[in-house]
Parts: sequence; C-alpha cells; structure tokens
Amino acid sequence: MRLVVATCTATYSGRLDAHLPQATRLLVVKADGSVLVHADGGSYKPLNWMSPPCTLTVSVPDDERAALGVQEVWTVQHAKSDDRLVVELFEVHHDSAHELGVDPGLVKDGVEAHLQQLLAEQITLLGPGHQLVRREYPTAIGPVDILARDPAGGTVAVEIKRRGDIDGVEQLTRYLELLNRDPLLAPVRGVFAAQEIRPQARVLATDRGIGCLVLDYAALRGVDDAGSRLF
Amino acid sequence: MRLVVATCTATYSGRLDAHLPQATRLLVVKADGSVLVHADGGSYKPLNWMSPPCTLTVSVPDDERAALGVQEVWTVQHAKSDDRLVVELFEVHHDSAHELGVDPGLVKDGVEAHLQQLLAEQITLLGPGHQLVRREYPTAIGPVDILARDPAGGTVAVEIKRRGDIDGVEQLTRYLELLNRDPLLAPVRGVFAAQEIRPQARVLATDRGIGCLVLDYAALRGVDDAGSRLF
DNA sequence: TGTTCAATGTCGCAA
DNA sequence: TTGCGACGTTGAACA
Repeated sequence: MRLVVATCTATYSGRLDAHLPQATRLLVVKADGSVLVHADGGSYKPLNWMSPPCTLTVSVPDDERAALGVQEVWTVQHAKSDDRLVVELFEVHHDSAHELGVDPGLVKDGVEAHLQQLLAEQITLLGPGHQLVRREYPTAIGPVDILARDPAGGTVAVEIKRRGDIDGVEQLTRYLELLNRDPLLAPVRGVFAAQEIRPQARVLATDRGIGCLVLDYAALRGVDDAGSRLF
Repeated sequence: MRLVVATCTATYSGRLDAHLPQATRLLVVKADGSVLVHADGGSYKPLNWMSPPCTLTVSVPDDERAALGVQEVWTVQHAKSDDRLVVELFEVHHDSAHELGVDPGLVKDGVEAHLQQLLAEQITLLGPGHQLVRREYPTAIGPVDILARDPAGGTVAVEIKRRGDIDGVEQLTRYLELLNRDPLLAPVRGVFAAQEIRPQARVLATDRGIGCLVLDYAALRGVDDAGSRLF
C-alpha cells in the first residue's frame, strides 16, 4: 500500500464523468492497483476512485500540463471496462509505501437472517396460538421467509425485512397470490415484519389486507435466552 | 488528516456487531474525527469505520490488554447514536499528520437528472409528433419522470433510469395503473428509457406493453447545442 | 429536519 | 456469469 498526500486534480470517466478541481488530498494505492482519492472529511466514500481490477500507469505530463505545474500524471485504467481515472499531481507532500499482508476479514452478527431466526423462535408475536410451519418455505418464485398456521387453521406468510419498504410489500403480494392458489394452504394471510416500516409501505400493505408487525430487535434478542454471541 | 499504519484489531458495535482480528491495516483519521480502517485490497469501502459526527479518544489499555501486547486503544464514539468503534493498536509502523484544507468538491455529469433534461429537450425521440407535457409530473405515489402527448392525443409516461432494471419497470407499471384511472389522461402508454436496459427488464416491459428506449448519452449530448460542458 | 430516491453504489449468495 | 436483495449503505434533493 502506497500513501501519497498531494495537491492534485482527478478526473473520472466511465459510467459518468466526474472532475475534482485542484486541491490537496490523500491518494491511496492498494496492492491490487486500485486507487482511492480522499478529502479530509466526508464519510468513508472517496471523492473519486478506481476499483480493481485495474492498472496504474505513472507518466510525465505533456508540455502543456507541465507548464501549468503538473509534475506527474497517474492513469488508472480499469481492466475490463473503459472506466478511467486520471490524477494530475502538482505537488507531493508525502509519499510512503507499506507492506500490509492479507487481511483475515470481517466477522459479522445481527441482520435479517437473525431477525428471521428470532421471530421463528417467538412465533406467537404473530398472535396467540400461532405455530411455525417452517422458515424459508420454498415456492416457485422464491422462498417465503416464514410460514405459520393460525389457530383457525389458516396459513400466515411472513416477509421479513430490516427496513420495510414498498418493494417488500410487492414481494409478499406475489407470494400470497401464488400460495393462495394452493388449496392445502388457502386461505393465506400476509404479515409484513420489519424493524422499521416506511409509511408508504404500511399504506400499501394495509390497502392489500396485509398485516404489519414492527420488530424490536433488542427485545427479540432479550427474550432469546440462548447466549448465541459470536465474540 | 492523520495516517497510521498499524497492527491492530477493530470492533464495531451499533446497528450490528463486527470484529476484525489482528492484522496490519491503514487507519485514516479525518479532520472531523471520523476514522477509516482499510486493508490493502478490496474496494473503496473500508473494512470498518466510523462516520462523523464522532469523537476519537485515545487511551492506555487495561492490564489484561497490555499483557496481550496492546499499546494503545482508540475509542471512536458516534455523537448521536450509540455506535462505537474500538481499535486496539499492537504495533505502529507509520504515523503522520497532514494539513489538507477544505475540498472544493466533485463535479458530476451524466446522471439520471441530466438524462431526463436531455430527453425532455429531444422529446421526439419518443416518436414523431410527440410533445412534452412536463417533467416530474406529480402523482399521489410520486413524480413521473416525463409526461408527453403523442400525435393521436394519447398520453405517454416515461420512466428514466441510468440502468434499466426490473425495479424501474415495476415503478412505471404502478404509475401507469394510476394515470390510466384519470379520464383526462387515459389512455396512457408507458416508455421505459435508460442508457442500458437489462434483458429481464426488457422482457417484463414488453410483456406489459411498455416500450423500451435505449438512450445514447453521447448522442443526446451531441445534439444538445447549448455548450453546457462542465469542464 | 425528515423523507425519498439515485448511486461510478458495493457486497454476498445462489442458480 | 448473471440475477437478486441487503447494506452500519452514502448522498443529494426536496418538503
């Protein structure tokens, strides 16, 4: 990994065109040739970048550029597309290289899969007397997150999202249409469960007779006695 | 901006829990206190990070950690939520600070808004005799990108995407359903316009009687005589 | 300030 | 390889 702090411009052309005027920025060149251009603020997203696979070529500026004070030109060309990032360096304030080695990678815990597991364990959140049929109930158009039976013998199909958006309601609607054709299951009622349900999604769901269930992750986890912590 | 290359672990807790085992990585501390943890590969997304507003606190490790070789502990606490990133530094290979100043920011060209503007100006790309009604035509479920009239007096609703995916066809379908209830507009025909239309999206659109229009950005721009070049 | 929607989205999984 | 959905999405425009 090479770290360069330099006064520079950067121009990307590819899926769109984007240009950075002259200013001092951090340039990170990773071992795979990818390049990040970072300002001293903003979030983790670089101002400009080139993703691997790509190759960095360093060249001397033409006369015109040199007359403007350009010391060096970096051309970062994507290997498969015609995406290209060109960095003009005017003044280099810092330049160092470092051997980092391969990273062992990230360990994660706690998203949609976990919500599904917790709701399956606490299926009576759907209402008293409900029973789990199975998680990931397979259908021709994809698996339904949770299938359950209500006390009246009807079926309940649950779609789980971390954030309940209109797309999720559409998805559940497609499942319900399909499931209700099966005489062994019908009538199938829908429940849209999420940590947060957007107003538009709630309106659409209600309009279609689909129930909404807001999941409190902390509460679900609190009830979950098995101390299934990863670290 | 402070650049540190160090052997470290990093643990995030907040919306999820994520842990990075000990390895050598780049730590970037920006002027606003935000922190990025980068490996020497992957894309522009850091392995772990903390977004502003947040504060970085450096402390000495407790005895237990110190016995394991931890030299220093960084605690990065988000200002508004309880998100937290803890970095344990075992060995510091590089440490430097740099004054970058404020960045003038990115100039972009060729995004969806621009495509919409160009198509509105060249509305006859929909066919001879078409006339623009308006851009961002408001409906109860959101604005339609472009509404136009065809020579026969029918209405055309256009959904524009940079990349035409199945979602965009679903969106346009919802608009069409709604617009066709309006006797002043009906019949309303749909056109799905994008720089690139995915095969599945095209199939779905065609199946629903929605037309597909591939937008050639360079050509649209070439016809645009106003020399509105950004750089 | 909150909501909505695009993004050079990126990332991971499965068919 | 492509499709599909989640993401600690981020970011910007708009109400």
